[in-house]
Amino acid sequence: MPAEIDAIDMKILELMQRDASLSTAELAERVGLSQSPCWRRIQRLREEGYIKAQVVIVDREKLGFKMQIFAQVKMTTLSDEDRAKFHKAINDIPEILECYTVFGEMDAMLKILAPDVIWYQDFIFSTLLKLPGVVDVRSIVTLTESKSTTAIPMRARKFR
Amino acid sequence: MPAEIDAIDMKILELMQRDASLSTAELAERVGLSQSPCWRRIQRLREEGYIKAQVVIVDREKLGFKMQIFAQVKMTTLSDEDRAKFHKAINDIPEILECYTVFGEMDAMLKILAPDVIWYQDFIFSTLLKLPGVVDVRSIVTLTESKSTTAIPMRARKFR
DNA sequence: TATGAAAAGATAATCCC
DNA sequence: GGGATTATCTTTTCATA
Repeated sequence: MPAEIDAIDMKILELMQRDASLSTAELAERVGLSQSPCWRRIQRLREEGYIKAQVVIVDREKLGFKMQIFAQVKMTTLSDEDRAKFHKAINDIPEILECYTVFGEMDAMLKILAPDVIWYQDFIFSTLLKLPGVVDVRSIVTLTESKSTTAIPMRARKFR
Repeated sequence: MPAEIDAIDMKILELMQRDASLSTAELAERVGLSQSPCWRRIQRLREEGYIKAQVVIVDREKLGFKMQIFAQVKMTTLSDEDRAKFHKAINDIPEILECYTVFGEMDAMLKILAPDVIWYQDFIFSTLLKLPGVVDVRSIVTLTESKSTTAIPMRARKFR
């Protein structure tokens, strides 16, 4: 049973969500602790799953993915087996970064990377529409990305 | 003028996108280099902007954000000044993780975190709809998250 | 120009209080 | 939680190809 986290843990998470290359000593100083307790807190945050991973964020455009698309997918009702097949397929396609089931008119929402429009059009017909249960795809193509972060707020704000 | 990256660089990025806590020595071994050249490659990848950041991924649900929403926003035509205001506002709201301008019926797409439905409803009326130019918000609430990665594929796949 | 071995410096991890 | 120690890793240097 993971204990609750306190204000110092939150500060640590806040800092590490922005720069995980900070040393324990530097983090410690910024949150007002000395090295060892700060290090122990970080370990605990990892063990208890508050920190899920430490990764590097790569420039997608520099790597040739000029397009980012949100694809809304309409699906037929699926057997458990087909549902598993669908998610397995999604998982094996690296250009699909995110997959959610959603409320509303459509049934799933995907975030997809593509090098260009030609590739994406082919992808829809030769891959997406052939996944189990998929009957329709509606694509929302992003033009400019004005904000993009993985940093979660450390508490939901009140509004004015 | 940043040089192109080669197959070894790609392998390094692939590994670091999944686990950035690997030591240089371990990375070096896995890509078939010794420490120093591997280390220099990582430096270069940072300097040239292929690696944009090193961060920790935090469990949003454990931190109380039970809801994730894609909000499609319809906007009036904006002056440059109002557009700047809009983006400034977006940037200052930590619950908005991503913001894109998009093609189609709506004009912007936001990824938003919320602790619960009540909070989100208030957020729409007291914050979103008061941003400069916003005239309509259509929300797509996610139910389950079956895939979520920040790892970009190292080359677009061909399809079968 | 790029590599690898090895030294120097910094940081992470452990121990004891 | 803090201080000090040890183990490990990062970063620089330098010789080599």
